[in-house]
Amino acid sequence: MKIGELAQVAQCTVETIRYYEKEGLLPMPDRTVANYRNYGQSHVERLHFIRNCRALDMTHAEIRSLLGMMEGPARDCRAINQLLDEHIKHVDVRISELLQLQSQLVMLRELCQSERSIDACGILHGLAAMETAAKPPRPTHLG
Amino acid sequence: MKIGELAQVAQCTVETIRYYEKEGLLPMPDRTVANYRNYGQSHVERLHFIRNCRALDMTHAEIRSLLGMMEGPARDCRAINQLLDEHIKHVDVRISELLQLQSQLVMLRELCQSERSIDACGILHGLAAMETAAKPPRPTHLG
DNA sequence: TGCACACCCTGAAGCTACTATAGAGTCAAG
DNA sequence: CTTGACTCTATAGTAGCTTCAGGGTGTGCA
Repeated sequence: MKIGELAQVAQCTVETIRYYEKEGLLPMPDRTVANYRNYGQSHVERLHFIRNCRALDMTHAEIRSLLGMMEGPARDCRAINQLLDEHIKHVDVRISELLQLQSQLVMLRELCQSERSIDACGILHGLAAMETAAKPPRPTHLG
Repeated sequence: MKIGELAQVAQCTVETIRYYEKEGLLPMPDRTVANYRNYGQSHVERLHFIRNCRALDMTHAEIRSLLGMMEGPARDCRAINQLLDEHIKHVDVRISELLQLQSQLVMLRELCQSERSIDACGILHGLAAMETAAKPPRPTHLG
């Protein structure tokens, strides 16, 4: 199948597929005489796998790891379990960060319910007065 | 004050400050004869404001908006309230996305509690079998 | 046959918010 | 007078794509 068809099947764009190929996540397919990429069932499955991982917000590095383990010489799947556990931890961390953020934002929002003049706006005053903690380097890759 | 001192006061790096200047978030300060940036109290306050906004995960565009409103001709702060409401919405959206993600990941993780062989690993099978929905374009800027 | 139009190709640049690096100048202390 | 901490500019790198420029290919229709 041609790249456009694969893109449709995998619910992603043609550009994304070419990008995955460049990144080494998706193996290079055969080419037609016109130099068009020509994909088979194995590519469909691999791309599907990758898109599922991405839907779970895994990084390319994590996906590369998983793909490597699937093809590698490992006899058991301890490393896979571990990778997933760590990814779940990242997501947990990010959720608590955002919950914290949300409560700060809501508090800030409550400082100005009316349509006051700019000078009196509690939000601006709040933003000027907040005590920012220094941002520690992120322990998660989730933005 | 010199850039290093400002960085310390604002809990960010020197590079970040120079970057904000290039982005137009922080006005260009005077220079000493040695061409060193020379900041005053207004810069401290402005940078503090910016860092607070960033701590709340606002984008530079959002911050630019806020700064513009503070200096602009607007008589009331409706636009500010609105900007904050939308930002809160972004955060809400991202939190529910991540909660959804988390439950999927935990379900996936439960598919393999033991140290099986790769071929039997429930996680890999789960990742291969999931039905990915097409990712809609993100309504939020939060990763 | 000619042509329009949808698809494919490559390579490079753009996005966000920084971070890091190279190579050079400045300043104060010892 | 040298050492070390600071400053400067300009450039490239990060993640995961998206967009663009400038072409080639293939099919249906007049």
